[in-house]
Parts: sequence; C-alpha cells; structure tokens
Amino acid sequence: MALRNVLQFIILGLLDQQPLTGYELTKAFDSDIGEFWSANHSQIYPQLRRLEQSGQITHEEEVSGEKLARKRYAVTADGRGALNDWLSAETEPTVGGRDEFAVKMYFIKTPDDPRLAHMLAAQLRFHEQKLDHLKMQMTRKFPDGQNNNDYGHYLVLDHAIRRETAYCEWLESANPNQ
Amino acid sequence: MALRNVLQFIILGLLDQQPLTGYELTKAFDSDIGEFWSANHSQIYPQLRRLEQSGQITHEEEVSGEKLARKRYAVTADGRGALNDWLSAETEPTVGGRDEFAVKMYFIKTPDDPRLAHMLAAQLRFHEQKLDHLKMQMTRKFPDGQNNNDYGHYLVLDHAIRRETAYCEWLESANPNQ
DNA sequence: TGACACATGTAACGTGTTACATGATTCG
DNA sequence: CGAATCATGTAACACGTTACATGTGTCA
Repeated sequence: MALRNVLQFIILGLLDQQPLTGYELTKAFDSDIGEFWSANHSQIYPQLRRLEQSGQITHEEEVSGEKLARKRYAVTADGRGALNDWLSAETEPTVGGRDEFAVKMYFIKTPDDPRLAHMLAAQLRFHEQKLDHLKMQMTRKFPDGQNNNDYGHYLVLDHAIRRETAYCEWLESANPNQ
Repeated sequence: MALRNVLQFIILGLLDQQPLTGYELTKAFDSDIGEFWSANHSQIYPQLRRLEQSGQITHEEEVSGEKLARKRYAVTADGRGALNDWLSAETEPTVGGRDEFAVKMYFIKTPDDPRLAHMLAAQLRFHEQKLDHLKMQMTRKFPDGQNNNDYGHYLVLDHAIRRETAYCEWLESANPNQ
C-alpha cells in the first residue's frame, strides 16, 4: 500500500470546520487532534501550497496592523470531495504504534530488576498527569455529556482518556512491589 | 531532542538475548515486539552493518547446505554497554501515537452520521480479532502466570491486551445504536 | 520441478523532525 | 524597548516504506 499522506486530509478536515491560517492549523495539532496525529509548521506550510496548487483549498490575504498579511485558507468543492472520499474509505487499522518505553520493558528479564521501580514510577507520573489534564478538558468542554453537535471531538477525548487510563493501570500492575 | 535511532538499541537487546541472523531479527518484529515497534529487513541489514562498524556487534558465518552462508550476529562488550545505557536512561514518554481511524472520528460531527456504524463495526471486527489472538498467545506462553524468567515478554503482551481491550470498549461505546 | 520459505542486500521515495531564517504585533 | 507571541517560509537530515534485485534450501 502506497503511503497515503494523511496530513493533507486532516488539513482539509480542519479547514472544513472553519477557515484557518497556517499558524492556527499548526496550533490545532497541539490540542485535541494532537492526541492522535501531530505535525510541525515545517510540514504544514508546504502541504498548504500543494493543496492550493491542486485546487483543493484557496486563501484570502488578511491584513492586521500595518503590514502583517496572513493567509486564511478555505476548502474548495474539490477539497470537500477529497475529504469525504477519505472519510468514507476503509481505514487500515493502526497496528503497533511505536512506544519506546514499552520496548524497553520487553528487555527487563525479571520482576527483581533494580531499574524497574524507578522506570515505572517516572512513566506513571507523566501519564497520570496527562490523564488528569484530559479529564479536565472533558469536564470543561462537555459538561453533563452534551456532545451532539461536536461528537467527534468528544470521541477522541474519550478515546485518549481510555488510552491513558489503560496505560496507567498497566504501569501500576507491572510494579511487583505493589 | 535529536532523533535517537531506537532501532539500534532494540537490535542490541534482541541480540543480547541470543545471537540471531538478520532474517531472524526481521521476524522478531512481526511477533511480540512488533506490538510496539516494527522494522523491515531493508532497515535492519544496513543497521547491522553500522553496528558492526562501530564495534557493538560481531558476526560469525554459518554455512548450511552447500553454499548458503548466513551471518549470525552477537553483541560485544561495547554493545552491551550501549544497551544498558539506553535501558537506564530516562525515557521520553510516548505522546500521541498516530491513529488514522481516531483522526477520522474527530471529523464526524454528530452521532447520526450515516457512515458511523459501518466505520466502527469494521474497526471493531479487526481489534476484537487481534485481542483474541493476543489472549491466545498469553495463555499459550504464560499458562498460570508463570513469568519470572521472562517478565518483559509478559509485560508487553499484557500491555497489548489492555490496549486492545480499551480500544474495543471505546469503539463499542462510540456506537450510539447500542 | 515448482512453490515457498530462507537469506541478504540496495535504491528510490515519502514522511517527519530539527534547525535556519526573517519579520510584525502586542503588551507590559 | 524588550520579551513573548504571531506569522511564514526553507534546508538539512533522520527515519520508514516500498520496490528492485539476487540466490539457496526444502519439501511435496
């Protein structure tokens, strides 16, 4: 299977919700969507150029202040078509995402390994903190389960919370001193 | 943070368990360890060459039949040192592994979307099957919780099972018709 | 003798990260 | 007026996937 360049579709999807600048797109990958896909501005700007050249997006210059011109991009009919084709296509399930810590654990031979407790504790601190942060976002954005107009957003947050919960439970269960 | 070339350490770790050929290393990434890291032979053979050039591994020629010479690699003292340094170093926690399906879900606006049920069902079939497979491996390799001599192997299997369980539960909960 | 697994390598390309580079706006 | 953020771009490099390429061993 050829590489599909998923980034282009994510950009189309974000621009379909509302027109955005490259800078705003970049920030979007640091929030909710970043839980399951990330990208730097150095990938985004060239991709925007290619999407515009192929007629899937257009931009308007927006001037704020004296000189600063930013480009606000919007999806064209063509782009919306490509987005819907992508959404409707069968999705190759994700297999074996890379996890350096899990691989390190594979090389720990016995529960007595003196490094084990510290390694687990460090990861647990991080993932517990992340879980807290995600739960706060959930209560802030979806108080009392209101999610009918923004279901996808709710789904990925819920997914991330379940993932981090399972990760923490694994880390706790892996500690033989508990 | 510079890219750390994790692959080299995984190879060292696998060779530290027992000497292996490039072909056998390649197969290792299709089994247990493949749940959290994968690599093709086209990455492995060049990496073996580099590891040998830097003195971290050596190889012996092994001839089977008339002509077929395979190279069986083993870790040197240097290599074992590098492996232990890697294992002992702090591990940058994994953030936001890429998941194309989760990203697609982000763009589903409402629970009424006509594509939703089919999308969820297809993923659920896959992940349920995978979960079954993992559970079978677990009972086959660790009947009655015997894992003291192969703890890491047990840990990653357990991790993969928890991950797939959480994934399935998410997919089921995301289906509004249930 | 044909298919399939074993076995090793290189080349081309796509994707992702880090670093380089520049300048404007806002707010204290 | 200095720092932080807004804003856009390119270049170099690292990593990963797919395709190309070749040959042996085993078993039906």
